[in-house]
Amino acid sequence: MERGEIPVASLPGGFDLQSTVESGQSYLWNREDGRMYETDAPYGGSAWYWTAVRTGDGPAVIRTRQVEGRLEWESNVDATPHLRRLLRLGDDLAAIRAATPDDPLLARAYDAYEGMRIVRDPPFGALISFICSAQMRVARIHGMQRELARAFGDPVAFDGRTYRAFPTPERLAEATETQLRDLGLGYRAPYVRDTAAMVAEGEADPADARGMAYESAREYLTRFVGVGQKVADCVLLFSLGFLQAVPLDTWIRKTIAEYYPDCDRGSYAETSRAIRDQFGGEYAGYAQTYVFHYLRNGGE
DNA sequence: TATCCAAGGTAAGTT
DNA sequence: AACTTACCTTGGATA
Repeated sequence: MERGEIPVASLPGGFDLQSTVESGQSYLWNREDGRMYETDAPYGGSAWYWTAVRTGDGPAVIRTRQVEGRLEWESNVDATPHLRRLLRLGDDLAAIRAATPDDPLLARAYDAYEGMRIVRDPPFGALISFICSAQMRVARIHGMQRELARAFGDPVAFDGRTYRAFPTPERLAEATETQLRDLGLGYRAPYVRDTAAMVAEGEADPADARGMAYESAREYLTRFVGVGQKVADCVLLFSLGFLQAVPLDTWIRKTIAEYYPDCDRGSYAETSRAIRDQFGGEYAGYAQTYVFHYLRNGGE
């Protein structure tokens, strides 16, 4: 086993592991104590989390926890570059906040979760996660991804235990609708299966959206079954690095109605542009994510 | 204990 | 293009 640590206290804007991986951005991280997304779970501030990454030599497990200003990790590979990528440790959070409009709601949200960063999930896992997110609670979305990994994920031996990586498109494409429904996916089962088949057969790849202009990229992703504009925005923001994307979910729609009624332009595309401008454009997705997490946890 | 309801929406069918 | 409606499942709220 390899071990190491990354100093994070000195990163501009700081870092907070728990709010980063338990704020509804990623469903591909797990708490070792099994209490991911349980609102009554003890905070502690230093819970161990793990995820699996794909490397040239097959899947590897990365386990990490934050102890004060350090991110400690254990893995079967050198986890440092993976953690920097997955948790966007290179983002200048201070500059991002400085570039966001002076707005009382945004200020309260940023203050409440200082150090929260946008994640950079692997594209396929992000795509499937957010297909599953339709009409679903955060804790259950996470539970579904855990079930998918348990049923169809490749085993990864690490530290005397067997972990399961998130399934490959090929393995998931082999699943039957019934099998997926038995995992509790409901009507999302055929969406997941058909999208996995599209990726497995090379018909399309979510990663291909990376080089496109933002709105073209969003349009491209809607070709996957079960992906509309909202899910596409989530994949763009939480996986493909489009920090200007503002997914219009129920929470942000409520926020628009209450705080920014002028931004409601009827259609998704127009309302999206309006709230993106309201949130400062380039890093509007950061603002959205802070507001989402803040309001969902009872802030107002 | 039984019933109702909403949860980070999308696809398919109408106007 | 904009507007309806159906869709699985389940934990939590309400009666």
